[in-house]
Amino acid sequence: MAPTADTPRRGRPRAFDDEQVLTAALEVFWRDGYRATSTRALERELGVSQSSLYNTFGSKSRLLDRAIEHYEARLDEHLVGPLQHAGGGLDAIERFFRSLLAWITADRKRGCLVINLMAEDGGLDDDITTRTHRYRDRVRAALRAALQRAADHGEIGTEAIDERTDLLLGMVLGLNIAVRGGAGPAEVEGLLTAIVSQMAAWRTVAATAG
Amino acid sequence: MAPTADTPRRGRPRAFDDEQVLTAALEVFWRDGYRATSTRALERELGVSQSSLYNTFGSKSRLLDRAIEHYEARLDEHLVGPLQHAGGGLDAIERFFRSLLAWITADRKRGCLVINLMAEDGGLDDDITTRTHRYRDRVRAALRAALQRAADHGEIGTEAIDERTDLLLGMVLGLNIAVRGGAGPAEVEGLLTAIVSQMAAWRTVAATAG
DNA sequence: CCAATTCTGAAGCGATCGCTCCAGATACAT
DNA sequence: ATGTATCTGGAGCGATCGCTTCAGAATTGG
Repeated sequence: MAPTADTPRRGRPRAFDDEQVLTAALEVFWRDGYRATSTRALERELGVSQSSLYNTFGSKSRLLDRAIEHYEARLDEHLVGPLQHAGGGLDAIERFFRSLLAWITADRKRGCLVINLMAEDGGLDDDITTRTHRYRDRVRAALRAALQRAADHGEIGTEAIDERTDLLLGMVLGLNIAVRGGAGPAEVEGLLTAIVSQMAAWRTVAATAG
Repeated sequence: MAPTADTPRRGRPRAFDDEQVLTAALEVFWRDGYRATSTRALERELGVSQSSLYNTFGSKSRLLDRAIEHYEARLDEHLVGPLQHAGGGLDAIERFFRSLLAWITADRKRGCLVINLMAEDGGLDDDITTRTHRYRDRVRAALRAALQRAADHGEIGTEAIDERTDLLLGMVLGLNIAVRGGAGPAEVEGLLTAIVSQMAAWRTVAATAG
């Protein structure tokens, strides 16, 4: 928990904070992509020499792996967590998609780091691939839970929850690639509207008010 | 039209057929990705030396640009063309998605070349980006036309065609990234089912039989 | 035959890649 | 202080990148 003074180590101490460097690294990987980010660019942007990076993290791909942990934590806090645990049915899903849109367009075309990694061609470590799969499953589970709550509250019928979950998941991926592919704000808004109005059509006629 | 003997040129003739090489190049770009394909790999796989490639096509990115022409032609023939011009409403869209799925999974995880390019990080020529945008618009137009036909035939209502178009377009992109991201057959099937069953829900109660 | 023209293979350009090596700097334990 | 352990900056490793250069091969026109 305490950031320093775990067990006093011998030898020269590190001149940087590991976690801080990981956060900075994730920003670079996120903005520029994993393969397109060189270890020299990391050295420059993190202010940590390559030898220190390799001494600390071992390899570029292990650095990414550690950085993703931080990314997932932030994602859980801002997007997936609220969808999963904060209650709400269709409204929670709509809020999720609006937050997602803001998330992936905050820096121009940055998208979602994990989904971007899914799209990167081969050459990714198995550990990374495992991570991307796990994350996709976590989003799916959160979407499904929200749909289930919506059904429990009578907002929607109970008959097609799995199909609708997959539809929403597909749109999460589609939104990301649209943004990465350089779609303009109008086009991205169109995709969001498509999701929202489709969800509205899912509502049962006699929805409970409370 | 005739492959040879257009205007008799002076000097040593080319030892390969341009169009044939472009077709082979597109396969490599498609399978391995644009950035991950080196000019030496092209030399090896196409059986044409780098100097000849550069003498003929100018640069790696112009080679890609020419290769995409061939790709789009095949795409139009097998996927977009039928959707756009062959008639049919929801059934045509469903056929389109099933063909798309076969298309992007025929070679493991290959996806769609154009959508893959959308997902590749920066460094793409403006010409290429323009192409990917044009293609996305063409798919959208074809999807919209099919939905319009479905509405004309009374299959679906006329009220939400644009939103539904965007929903389908988003799922085209989502399907692609799911496949590229290493989704298994079951997961990909799930996405397809999600689309098909959602389209079924669009049908008006009193759909005309013919 | 002899220019003139075009294409090809191989070698090589400078730049960059992920990563390593190592001497010097800096800490702790004794 | 001394020894031991760790970290740091810089130089450098071999490999690869997109692309160019160039001498010879292959063709046509005269």
